[in-house]
Amino acid sequence: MTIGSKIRYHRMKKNLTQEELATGILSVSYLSKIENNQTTASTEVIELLCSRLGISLIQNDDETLKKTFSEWNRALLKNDCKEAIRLYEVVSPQIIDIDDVTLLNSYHILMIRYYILLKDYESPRDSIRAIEKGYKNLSDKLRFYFHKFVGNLHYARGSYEESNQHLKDAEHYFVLGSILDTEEKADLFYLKALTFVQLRKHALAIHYSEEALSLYQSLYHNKRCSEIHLLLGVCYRRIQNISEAIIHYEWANEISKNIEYVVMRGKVEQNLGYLKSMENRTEEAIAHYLKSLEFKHDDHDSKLTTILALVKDYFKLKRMDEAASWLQEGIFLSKQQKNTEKYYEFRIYGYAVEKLDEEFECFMKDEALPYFENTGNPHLLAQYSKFLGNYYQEIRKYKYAAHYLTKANVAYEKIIGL
DNA sequence: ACCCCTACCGTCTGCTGACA
DNA sequence: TGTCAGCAGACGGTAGGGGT
Repeated sequence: MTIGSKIRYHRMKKNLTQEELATGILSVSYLSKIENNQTTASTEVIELLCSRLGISLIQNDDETLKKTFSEWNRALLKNDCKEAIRLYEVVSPQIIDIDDVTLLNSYHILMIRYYILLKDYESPRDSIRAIEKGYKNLSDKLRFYFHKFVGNLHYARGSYEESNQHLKDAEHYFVLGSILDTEEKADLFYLKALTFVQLRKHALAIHYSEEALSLYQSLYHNKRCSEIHLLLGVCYRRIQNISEAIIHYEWANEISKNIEYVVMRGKVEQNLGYLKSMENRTEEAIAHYLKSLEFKHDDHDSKLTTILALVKDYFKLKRMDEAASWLQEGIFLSKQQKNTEKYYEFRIYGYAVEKLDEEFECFMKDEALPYFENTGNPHLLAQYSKFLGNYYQEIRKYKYAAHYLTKANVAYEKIIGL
């Protein structure tokens, strides 16, 4: 940005007319010439104008900014929140002085990822709109980053179909943009794997997980390797390949032990518990869940998942005292964390442990199931519609039973994409 | 009416080279 | 070395025109 344009920008920002800015320093006509870059004013005049506008004379160096963007991108790629915030604070004050469209687009694109890191999924809307307007002028490289981050955003919001579409475009522009960075490729494949897991496309999820894993192994990125092993474990478990699932859980466990990745150790134990529970080895499942809790002192949401699993398995074993005790803790914690979904699940098991009666029916019909339906969670809707259907079957109310079992069936069909 | 731009002309200032 | 003319560029003033 030339000094004339900079002066005009700041004058208009301060709502000053040329006359107001010029008075006592120079003539209006001469100011007009300066702003239109038709003349080069003396340093003294420029200093006086800048001082009245309260801005610095220092010109921005686009190359320096480009370098800072690159560092910022790296911090965002590595999920280094502290460094990303520090670099945002370096970059953002300079952004108003940028007139280079590519740099501005880079900034908007990086802002999408920055907001994702801050778990703010609403603010990127404006940046996305701004980029979409000038999409046809974006380079292939910038298109790659745009689609990757928007895919990432949709994933974080739980819109997996949209995420998949953008990640597909990102993969296309990754090739066209000739991007050589291995970590970028690994990150893209990992994101694709995560999305395919959510879409229950397990063959594709396994393919992209393995690609990402081999890239991260070459980068010695152990933390991510353990996360991918866990993901592969989940995929194999879902396609009933239990032995392969266990191999990957063990790898995830081994790596996380070595690098003291406590959160991952909790997740691995949780998944091993789930696996054992599936095989009806309930006692072993409980042992894994209890171990999982040892690693989850601070992660309350994850703790709720484990406590719920414990309640279910104690209930399965008819050990009602233990189930009730964990239930109490689960209800307290879910209320405290304002986790409505888990709260409803605990309430359902509360009735199951105490007594399934008319009050339970009302709670299911009027509160729990409509909530799962409204939040668009087909898994919980299917699971608990079946739960209610089975209950009606037990008490020989077959018409109601048929209604809720059909509801469960519809939800299951939605899950498997029929 | 107000703001801004532009063209044109005049003044001022600093630099350079010629000359006494 | 001092002086002076010539020149370029910075800057000011005015007028006219366009846009809102």
